[in-house]
Amino acid sequence: MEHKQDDALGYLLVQVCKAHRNRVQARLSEIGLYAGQEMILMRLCQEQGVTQSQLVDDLCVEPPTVTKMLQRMESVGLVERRQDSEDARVSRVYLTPHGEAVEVELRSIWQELEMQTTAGLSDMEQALLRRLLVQLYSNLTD
Amino acid sequence: MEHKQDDALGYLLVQVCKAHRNRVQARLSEIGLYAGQEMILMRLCQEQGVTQSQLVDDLCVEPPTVTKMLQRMESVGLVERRQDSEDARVSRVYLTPHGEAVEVELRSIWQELEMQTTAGLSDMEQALLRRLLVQLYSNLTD
DNA sequence: CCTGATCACTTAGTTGGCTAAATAATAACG
DNA sequence: CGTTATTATTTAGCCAACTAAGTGATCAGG
Repeated sequence: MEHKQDDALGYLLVQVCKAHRNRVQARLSEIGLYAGQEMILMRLCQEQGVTQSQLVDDLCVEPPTVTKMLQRMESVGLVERRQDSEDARVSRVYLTPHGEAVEVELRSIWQELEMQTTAGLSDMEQALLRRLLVQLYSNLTD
Repeated sequence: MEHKQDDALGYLLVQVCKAHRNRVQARLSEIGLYAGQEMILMRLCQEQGVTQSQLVDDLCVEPPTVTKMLQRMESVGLVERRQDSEDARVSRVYLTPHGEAVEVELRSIWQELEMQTTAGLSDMEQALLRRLLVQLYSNLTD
């Protein structure tokens, strides 16, 4: 990647993200997932029966995005949606046995990606990078 | 944003990028652009008559992505494509007067976004962040 | 009660991004 | 010179993400 003095940080951020997403996509295709779906699986692994609204908040995406992703993931048997018994508006999401199996594979892939991403960075540098990224996130969401 | 001890850097990176993209998208819509198109306009401002292959390399995306983006941008009169006179395979891309006008507005918006993104970071921290992101990019593309 | 506001989600339609495969033109090689 | 390989771009089809608008269920006020 070329770097001019006036290269914006925003520009660099976009490029790093594209590269990261491409790597993630390549590895996820091995287990039949698409980029983005891993977030839902990991979230469901933490806690079953999450509502779609909670997924919207956690993934920082809009409701239609979650709706369509879940429809596709349900059609391939990764997750299951059941209506809440108390409030007919909310639908809760659960991992199927197949979804759980895929999540196990996902876990090791994600760990490998993490190691690849942070290669050559000391623990201190990683902590520093994390702190700076948190600052950026705060700047961009407040 | 919540932070558990074991939060992966990759996860944080994805969240920061989503937030950044959302901010960019919101501002670009003011001037009738979609997220991603700003990269093409800025590149064309540097140099007119760039080939699509060069855009593919510079933007780190695949050829079909550039093709479709240019088709849309051409249909709204932002850019113009002309066949190269020596090699009939290559098409060169130029800014239209309208595209140039939009680029001027884009420039100030982009600058504002940059300031917003890096708010609260010292020059040293910005340089450090840049260095760390370059390292990540290198890790993810080699 | 019942009517309007709010909330959870879905549908329709757009774009950016991808892969796989097709087209067309140039380059390379026997 | 003709045949093959390579290169530049496009087409078709998929998914993630968005906005705008719609449907249903719940909640709140009169």
